[in-house]
Amino acid sequence: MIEPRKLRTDAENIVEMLIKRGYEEKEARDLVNEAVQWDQKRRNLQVEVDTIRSRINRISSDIAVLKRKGEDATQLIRESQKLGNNLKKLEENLRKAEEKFREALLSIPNIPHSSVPEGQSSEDNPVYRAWGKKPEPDFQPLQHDEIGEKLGILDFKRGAKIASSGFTVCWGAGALLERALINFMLDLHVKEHGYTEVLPTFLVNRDSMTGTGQLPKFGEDMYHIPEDNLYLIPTAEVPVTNLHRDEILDEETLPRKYVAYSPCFRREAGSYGAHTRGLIRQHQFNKVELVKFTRPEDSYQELETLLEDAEDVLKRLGLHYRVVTLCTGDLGFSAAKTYDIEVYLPSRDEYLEISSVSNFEDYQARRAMIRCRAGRNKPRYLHTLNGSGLAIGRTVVAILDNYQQKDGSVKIPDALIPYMNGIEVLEPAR
RNA sequence: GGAGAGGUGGCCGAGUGGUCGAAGGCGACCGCCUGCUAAGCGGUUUCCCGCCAAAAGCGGGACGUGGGUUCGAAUCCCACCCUCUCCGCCA
Repeated sequence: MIEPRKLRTDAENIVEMLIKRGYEEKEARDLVNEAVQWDQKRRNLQVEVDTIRSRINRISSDIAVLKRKGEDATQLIRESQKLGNNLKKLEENLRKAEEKFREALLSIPNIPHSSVPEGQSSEDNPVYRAWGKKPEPDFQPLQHDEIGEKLGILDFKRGAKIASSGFTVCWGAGALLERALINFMLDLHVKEHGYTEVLPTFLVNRDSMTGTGQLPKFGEDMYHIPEDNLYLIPTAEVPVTNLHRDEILDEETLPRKYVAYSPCFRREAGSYGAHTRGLIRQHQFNKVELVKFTRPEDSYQELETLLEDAEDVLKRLGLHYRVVTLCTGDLGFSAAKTYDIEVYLPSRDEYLEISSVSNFEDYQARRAMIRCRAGRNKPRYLHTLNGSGLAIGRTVVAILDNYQQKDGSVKIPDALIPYMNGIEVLEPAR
């Protein structure tokens, strides 16, 4: 949610921002005008309602005085009743205007940071930096799903049988590999990067989904349990960011850095295609997520270190990757700035997104009412950031793709060996 | 799931229709006092919205949430949510 005051004073800049994000000029203008108008209306109504209320309050206390003295108050009571009649209608209008205003405000995306490059689509995302070199195997590597099936560690057929397509079962060393990656990443972020481990709930309520921005706009992407009105989380970002919903944190305790493992559930309605084979786009996958709560003035510095913390995982796994800065046209709805980390897949000679690291500034904090305070100063909205550190399924994809050998076996990266119960190589099943 | 109790400020806790945003206490903060610490004394201490460029100031709202009754609701009524205790069930 953007700052309401910016709407009043900076409407033209917001329209320009929307255009940079890829909105048609008319669409952008309408969106902003809608919000501005409801804001005006709501403020006018507020003044009216407050004035009447103020009168009624005064009369009420006069009535109290009369009654205590045992005198007659019918005159005042009648007057107050008359005022109250108008009030109901006005209050109803005010409530409506506020709702419309909020709706309009929620449909305006975050303002990109000044350092975000302009562009139309992912084609225009500049490479921020890269690490490692493209491996050059002397054979044609297989794609991860083929290797996974040959090794007997990934079972797509049975995933579909017991659940539905888009679900996968891991067997034996494959299951162990997922677990090893989760533990490796959690340990790294806790012991070396100073994050506090959180094991959140995997179901959350409506307020939480609204707080981080999944609702109301993206409801159809989530699994919902109507009997209890709970949602399966699409990412640990939701429960972890909402930990501090409606709280005011002492600035002394910032930044707060949390790391959480969770499975992630996404309906992925209508997103099947060439790049979704195997583990790449699943209805359920594991992820280790990093979340930060920071003071406003620190958030961009914290974004850089958050990015570095995520990159460190790939470095230790010895996987070549690059970091791209999302351009204005590709930036997510609530983000002010996002870096994607893309890991290299030799089998396709392509880069695959494995982490997305974002600064939301106060956009989520406003929705979720997460604030901070220095000493006795007034509370202010803090900044939230998050990033995958990393997506486990896609890390398995990258390992199978990069570490496979000519004979069909797959080496385990050195950093993972301590977590693999003595397994150093995945051998094909017989 | 059944029965009962209860949800009030950072915390504890009073308050059952009329200056109650809320007594009292604890904590915190600021002064004073004091070799230091503790104690003591005095004061301060919720948040949201609006008017205003902003501050000050003023007005409105919030006692789990949403409705209702009333001139007036923390207090009465209804629904929902949550917590606790006991029973049942169970990893």
